[in-house]
Amino acid sequence: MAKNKKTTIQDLANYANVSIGTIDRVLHNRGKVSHAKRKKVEEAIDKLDFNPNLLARTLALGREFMVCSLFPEATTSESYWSLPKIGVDQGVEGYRDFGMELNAYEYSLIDESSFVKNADAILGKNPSGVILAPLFEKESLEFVSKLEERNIPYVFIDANIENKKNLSYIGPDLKGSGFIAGKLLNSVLGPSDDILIVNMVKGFENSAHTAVVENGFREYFRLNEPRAKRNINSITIPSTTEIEVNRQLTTYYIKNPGIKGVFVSNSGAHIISRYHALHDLELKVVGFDLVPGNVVELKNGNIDYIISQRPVFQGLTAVKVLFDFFVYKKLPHSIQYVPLDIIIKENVDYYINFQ
Amino acid sequence: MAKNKKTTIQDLANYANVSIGTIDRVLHNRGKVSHAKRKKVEEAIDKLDFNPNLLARTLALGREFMVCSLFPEATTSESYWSLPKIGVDQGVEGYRDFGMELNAYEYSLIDESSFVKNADAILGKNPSGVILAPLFEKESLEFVSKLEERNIPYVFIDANIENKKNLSYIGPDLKGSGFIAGKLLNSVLGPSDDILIVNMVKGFENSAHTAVVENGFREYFRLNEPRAKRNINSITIPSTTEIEVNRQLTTYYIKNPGIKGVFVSNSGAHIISRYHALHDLELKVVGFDLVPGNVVELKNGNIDYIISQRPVFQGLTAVKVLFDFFVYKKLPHSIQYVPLDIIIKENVDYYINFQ
DNA sequence: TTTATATTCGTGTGCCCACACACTTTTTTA
DNA sequence: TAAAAAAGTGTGTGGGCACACGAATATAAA
Repeated sequence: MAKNKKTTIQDLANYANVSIGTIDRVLHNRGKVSHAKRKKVEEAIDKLDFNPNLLARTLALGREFMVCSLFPEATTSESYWSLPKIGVDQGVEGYRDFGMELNAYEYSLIDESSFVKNADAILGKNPSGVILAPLFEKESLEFVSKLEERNIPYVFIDANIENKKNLSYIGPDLKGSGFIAGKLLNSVLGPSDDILIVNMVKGFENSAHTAVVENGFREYFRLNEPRAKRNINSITIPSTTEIEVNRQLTTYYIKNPGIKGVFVSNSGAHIISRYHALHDLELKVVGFDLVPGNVVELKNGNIDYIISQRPVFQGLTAVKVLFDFFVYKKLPHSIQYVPLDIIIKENVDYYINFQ
Repeated sequence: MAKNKKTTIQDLANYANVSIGTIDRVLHNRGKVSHAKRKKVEEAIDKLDFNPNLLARTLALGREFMVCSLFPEATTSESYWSLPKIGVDQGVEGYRDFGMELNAYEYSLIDESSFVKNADAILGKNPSGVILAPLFEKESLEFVSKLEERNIPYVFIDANIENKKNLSYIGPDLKGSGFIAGKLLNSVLGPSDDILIVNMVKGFENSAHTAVVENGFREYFRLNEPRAKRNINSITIPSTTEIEVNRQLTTYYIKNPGIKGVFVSNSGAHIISRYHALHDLELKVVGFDLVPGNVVELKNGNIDYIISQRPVFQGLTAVKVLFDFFVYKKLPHSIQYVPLDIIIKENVDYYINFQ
């Protein structure tokens, strides 16, 4: 199929003995066309395997798609949120000549009002579509209901809110990611080694997410080691600063010397593992995300496994989903779980050098 | 950057007070242009941040890129080689309106002459570019030297031949893949469990490749377990039929009861693991590639780890490399190692459902 | 000065599609 | 049966770029 040099509407017109105007009417259900000619044109479309040239169409229509992104701010290039951004930038760049344009907005994780302010700014821009990381659930719900009112399509990225009319969710299966973390940590521990789950929370983001991850983690052990006598504890540290984290860890480890493995439910594993190295503790560590700090610690051997959720790819995919919707009216799967890559010291370089 | 609605050559012409013809001359170093006007145009290009519209250019040029692929034949949709093909098809489909066309050729792994025949057919087509899986080294060398004579760019996929003038190699780091396999198998074995490396060879393809993989595998143990007292043996089975493989395995296992882990250096791990299940052997298995058979066995728990080398992505990337070279004259990295994904029962579904 | 040769620059057309517009033919209404 | 309305169809232009061509000017040779 599609072997013969692609057919144009002119070819169709010749075949059906009509003008390209009539072809256009049939193709776009515009104006009236006599039954006989319509039949003939449809036959031509079928016989000649016509596929409109997207380039010419784009040029002719001169449409523009403005998409806005709303993500947590990437304080440094080291932080996780710079990665989805890279993906979005790359994606939009690839569709630039197709009329796609990006306006990126950021909100602070320690300030809900910054979310609202930026969401309002986006509404003011009246974009064609929105890519949103809905880490503040309540504010996000308000935002998307306004988007729905205005018929602006939106996709969730990295975090999901269920039962909304988003085009798609592109991101990890949170529960699955915890489950896999459980499997990996278990594989490097003895059967009675105690485990600590560390939930570091930067701001006021929805804590339900970490709870789901933790559930997945615990479920692994429930299903696979039901009679294990180990303890699995968890602490929540409302900070990501090294000083504060270290203080709480010290307190905890002194009281709980049986801990042999740590699962860090966000991208801050390197903070924990640096602490271990500093104090000569031989604990196993599993965490998330290939941020630079984690890469270093993985290579050092202070982190055993990192689970990565293809952040760059998430951004790319979100843009593609919007584009396909704009141009082809294609409805994506409503949930697109990204692969959860298992990264170890030995394969980390392949991941870094690629994207 | 690139914020203001994109500039066109007409904008340049207005700014520089010349006709678009002159703009064209400057842009493409055609014809002569007075020094003053050239300067002015260059200034315009810079000031207005001009980037030619790829769509319009493609339409105007009406160029066509015919690329040919030459891969081992995918006997069934189950076999590994159907995957890179899918990637190539997807990639070409995406560039269809840009004038890209594909002619896919296949050769038999048990018949070098089929390679030569298809290679000749490709040369007869005089393609713009070639994507080649050079599993027959000698024949491939002859083929690419002819391509070089004719100035036809080519990329290697999945397997590499070094020091050739290929645009790029897109595929796994073979040694690294063996190394990682070593790490994974070691992680599920006791320190004195013996290991068997199974090299199944379908036809006459270059056996140097499996040797490199095996080297990587052994190197892991050399570096990380230098004083281990385990045996690491390897056998080569010149067949992939279940009957023959089973026969040789039986012979081997009866004589070597200490074997506790098996590393299969190609995509046939499921054949081995089915044998284990059949005979109630609790051996650990590590293999390559997410072919359907391996997926089933991974989920059954008969295979412990699969290392996947993103075959679909390899195909996609190869097409993209050629396209970027044709259109932007962009030279890719000469070696692009794909990420080596570690697949376990718990994350396999995310990989299958995505591509 | 005339003729030949370079140099410099603009116009027009095509690529493929969408769409506004104008035109012709048929049907309906008075 | 003429006039008005509706139905059916073709033409032309625009969108951004490449390129063939021709026009205009300048310079050199005869």
